[in-house]
Amino acid sequence: MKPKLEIVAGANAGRSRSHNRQVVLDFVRTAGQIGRAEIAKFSGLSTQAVSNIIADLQTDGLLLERGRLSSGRGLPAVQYALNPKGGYAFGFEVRPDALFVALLGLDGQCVFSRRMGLENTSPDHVRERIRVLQQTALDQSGIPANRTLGAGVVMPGPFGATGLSNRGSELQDWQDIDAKALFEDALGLSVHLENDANAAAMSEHFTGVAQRLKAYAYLYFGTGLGLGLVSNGRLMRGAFGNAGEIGHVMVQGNQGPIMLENAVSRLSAQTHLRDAGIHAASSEDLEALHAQSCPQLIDWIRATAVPLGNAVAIIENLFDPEVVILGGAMPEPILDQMIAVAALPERSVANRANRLQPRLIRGGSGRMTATLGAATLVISHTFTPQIAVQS
Amino acid sequence: MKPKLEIVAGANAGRSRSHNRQVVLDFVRTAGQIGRAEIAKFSGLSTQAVSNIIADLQTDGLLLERGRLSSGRGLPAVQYALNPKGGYAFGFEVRPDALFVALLGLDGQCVFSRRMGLENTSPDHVRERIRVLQQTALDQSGIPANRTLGAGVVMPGPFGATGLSNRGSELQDWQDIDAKALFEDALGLSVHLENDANAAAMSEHFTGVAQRLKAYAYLYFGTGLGLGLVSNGRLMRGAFGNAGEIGHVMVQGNQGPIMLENAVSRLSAQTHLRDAGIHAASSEDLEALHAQSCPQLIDWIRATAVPLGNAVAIIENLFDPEVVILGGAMPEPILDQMIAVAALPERSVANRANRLQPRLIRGGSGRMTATLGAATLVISHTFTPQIAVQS
DNA sequence: CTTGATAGTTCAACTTACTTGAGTTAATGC
DNA sequence: GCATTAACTCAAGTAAGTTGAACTATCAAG
Repeated sequence: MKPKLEIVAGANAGRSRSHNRQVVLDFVRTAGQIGRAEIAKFSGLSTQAVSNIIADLQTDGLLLERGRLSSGRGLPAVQYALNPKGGYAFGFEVRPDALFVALLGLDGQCVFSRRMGLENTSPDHVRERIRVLQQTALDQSGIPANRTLGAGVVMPGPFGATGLSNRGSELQDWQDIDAKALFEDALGLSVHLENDANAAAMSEHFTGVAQRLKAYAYLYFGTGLGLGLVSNGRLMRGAFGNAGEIGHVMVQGNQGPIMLENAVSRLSAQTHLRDAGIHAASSEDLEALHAQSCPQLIDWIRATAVPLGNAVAIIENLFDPEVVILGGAMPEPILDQMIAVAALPERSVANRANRLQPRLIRGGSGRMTATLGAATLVISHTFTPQIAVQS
Repeated sequence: MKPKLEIVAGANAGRSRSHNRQVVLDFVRTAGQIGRAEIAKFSGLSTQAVSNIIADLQTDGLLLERGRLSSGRGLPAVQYALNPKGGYAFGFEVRPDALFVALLGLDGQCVFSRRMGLENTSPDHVRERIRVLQQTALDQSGIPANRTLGAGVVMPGPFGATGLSNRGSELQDWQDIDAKALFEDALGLSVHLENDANAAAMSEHFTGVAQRLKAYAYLYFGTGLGLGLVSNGRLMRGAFGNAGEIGHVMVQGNQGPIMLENAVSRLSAQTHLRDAGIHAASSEDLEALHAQSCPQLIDWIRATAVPLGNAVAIIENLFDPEVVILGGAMPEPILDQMIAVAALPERSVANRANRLQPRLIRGGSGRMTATLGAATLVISHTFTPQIAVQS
């Protein structure tokens, strides 16, 4: 199997315009509110060009005028902001037992979300349920279908044939299926397929703690433990889309080497508790146990300190991120305590004196991270300027 | 310290043209020889546009006509190829004891190279010697200065303040210096500054074993052990340009955890040999020892099998490269044997059944890899299409 | 309270570089 | 041979950017 190489297309008037629209949108998004002259200055376009593009975007309903902002001398600049209702992005997450949906406005705010149980994860069943869920979301939110920009779909990786296929965590029956095509057909939208960790990582880039970061890593608690790597606003997927399989990396644990996932993951916590006779099937169970300071849970958290710290050091030395973010399907108080006790090795490129923030922080998107992240992929796509890159 | 974010500029006529020139050049480079219609088809430009651009590139001396190639019916397409003499790229490598230069044609072929001893690594001395070396290269090769496109300069990282600063391997007196500006001033050329591993990685992308790879990793034997990560033809530098500090990662060795650099690096080999009373200061020494099957050297190579294999697995699981390349300042027979004995763990995303090539291979650029790679950075820059990305 | 400086915005003319479509050239194959 | 095919060129057309002058609204100095 050969990975498809990215091909960069040539620029012509139409593609330039589309690129410039995205450039402008991206400036508005990052600034929150901004005037035309400022966009022109930063983008290297003339004010006239920016004016024309903004007029376009306004008639398309993507931008809103926000009055003039006076700052010193001169004509106060008319401010523009994203119209949250200018477009909506669907996010779907397929888990072994359930399907999740989130509908996000252009500003990244969630306007609708829901869970729907799955009887099985066969492609046919998932396909049928996802259509129902899409229709429900549109009906309940009252958003017209033609305002949806696309859909992101999150499924547990790794995709394709890998040396990890015997892990049993990925979905069955999907090995030989073109999932992207299936979902595009079912939803009638362009689809971005991604694994949970990557989606979660992008979610932090647009609405979370990673908004102005150049490069960061996201450690995601899902079925196992995943890693999303973002550099310059782009996901690092690797050659076959399976980058970030950190759960299977061997790290130094408390008693010798251990597979990271066996020390730091929800399953490892649940196994540890079960060995002590404590049942904790759901996140709610775990959160409750933590709230009552369950000693076995505290033990487990303490036991993650060394392997987690070593994993973070590996990530830091290999990718030099500004920060490593912890998040996913693990209650926030537990994540916070893991961060507090993590034994971060001193020997790391990240252990610099002039740091502006901690090396390890918690993500801000909560429990729906991956679903929200799926939708964020769509938003990212509409905001990321690029002269058409085909693959 | 905050990393500078990439800012994507808007497209206008001029920038579109320059982008398209690079698109065309890149197609010619990857194809070796190609006709206009084919470029048009792949780039999404009209044949007319491609024709105009090619005419431009030809008058600029970057392209050469190569006659018509008949393939089936129709007018045989005029073929174009890069003009190796169309432009030259300087590559410099600053090592603690010496300075290296390489001058590469557009096709990546080396037309001149030389070593020059350094008395010390003070910025003033390096600055003076690099000018001398530049002039020597121009004089001896007979290439006019105005045909040089730029210079790549390789220095041992990591750059800036990191948690690794006590390693002692980086150059002294350079901590507070804007090396890029210094070299640009000294050479009168635009300069790309990079660490050795990254430069070596790019070298394989243009002239070596990684020419059509989407993502790969390069394990570089230099002062220590470095890692260059390339994805879609772009280097992953991390937030502060220090990605790839794999030498300091703890891996499982033969007797418990060990810092990778202490098991797999030239220094570790030399230390191992010295403990046995064998002196091996240079690569030539090592190569000679290997040629005579020195048992202690063989021992050392065998001892790298486990830690190297584990390091490769970490890279594979985190980055999902098509292949991991081994190269740098280590004799090729030794690299080959290390590859042969490496204990690659089965548990890796890279251990897929349908692999087209081994997981671990040797780089093809030989001993000057980093210097050649430095020059390659310039070539990469002239071939990589991008609507101006400022930072 | 006027007036000059400053900065954002618009208008209209201009420019660049790509596209389009008709026409030309040089192969193949029946 | 002659129709077919494909690459290529020419000339006209078009989209989208730039440029520079004019206009507007605010601040600050006198």
